[in-house]
Amino acid sequence: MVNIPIKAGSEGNPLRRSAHEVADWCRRFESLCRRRGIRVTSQRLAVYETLARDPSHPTADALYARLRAGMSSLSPATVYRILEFLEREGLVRRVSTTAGVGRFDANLTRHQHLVCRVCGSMADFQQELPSRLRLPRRGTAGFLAQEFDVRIVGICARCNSAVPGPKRVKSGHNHK
Amino acid sequence: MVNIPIKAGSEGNPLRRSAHEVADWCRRFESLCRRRGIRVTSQRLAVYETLARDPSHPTADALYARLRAGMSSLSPATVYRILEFLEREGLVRRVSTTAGVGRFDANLTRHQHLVCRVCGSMADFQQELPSRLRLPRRGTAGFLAQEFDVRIVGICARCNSAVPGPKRVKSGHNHK
DNA sequence: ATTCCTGCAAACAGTTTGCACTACG
DNA sequence: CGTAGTGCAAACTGTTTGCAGGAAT
Repeated sequence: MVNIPIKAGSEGNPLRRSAHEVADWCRRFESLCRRRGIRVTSQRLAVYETLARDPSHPTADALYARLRAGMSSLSPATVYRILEFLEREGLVRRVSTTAGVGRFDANLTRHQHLVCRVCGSMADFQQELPSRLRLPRRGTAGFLAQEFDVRIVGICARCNSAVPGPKRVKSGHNHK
Repeated sequence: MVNIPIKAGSEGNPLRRSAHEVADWCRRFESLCRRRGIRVTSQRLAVYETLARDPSHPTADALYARLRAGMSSLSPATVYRILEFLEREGLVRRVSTTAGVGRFDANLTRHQHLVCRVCGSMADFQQELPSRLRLPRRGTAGFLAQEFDVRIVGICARCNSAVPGPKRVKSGHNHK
């Protein structure tokens, strides 16, 4: 069990990003597309906005399902293509998982993830991290470090309180 | 760019785990199976040993390909089933990736990963990490942290030196 | 001898691709 | 109007599952 000092995470409702922040990001997204000469289509705006709104790190499929409600003609291929495009343009991040599904994040600020090993949910949190990284010579010579990706794996509040009996979970489950 | 003090990583050839260590792990694996009343089959031994030998965090498919050379009747389904079983028994770890393929690791000691964003290679390294972790109340209340999973993403020595021109890569590529 | 495990083949999920049509700029 | 982007369907990869035969205890 690990335990390092961590400062308070991002504020507000973890289920929905603030409308103000989302609007901001969308504006930035649109202007960046125009600046780069990239066509601004309704599909791109919709995919980006839906992802920006949702801090749960949804899968492409989940986004597609939500989007389809408003755009019945939307195809899954388009969603995948747009997400790949957004990632290539650096507007969206593909987050790391152990499951075989891609999950996405529109939050580009430096942050880490809290991952529940029971239900698979992921929440953002902010952590004090040293600003520079030195690698050992041995075995890693020449490796150029660019990004620091941290996941804290454990059990979320909901799953922990859902465990039957008086005792709380202390170690791993049989989870998929 | 991040930069924290890191101590020297695991010694020796990063392409092959020491025979002594592998033999040790295999012995431990077999005795643990017997203790738990789990059948020791040639397939299980072979899958475990092949993974233990290989510190490159291979995919199930890569393991299957290697194993098939010696066991022509082996089926991919068996490899997947055995890996799932090994993971459930806590003898193997599924490592986190952003690609949609499962990669495995028989090294259970606390360590982190160096991930090359160009070629996708993963190398182990040892890092000084604080031994305990305190979470912020805000937004993460009730989360029970169990594991600390760190990936350093960047460009490995081989890919960095393969870049044409006098300048070395400083930021992301167009990589798949 | 019994039960667990494996091989085979088929099913499946997530994702990518080719091609004709649409619409942004 | 030209080209980049979309929709559709089919292909594809990685993984899981059902079932009958085989091997470990």
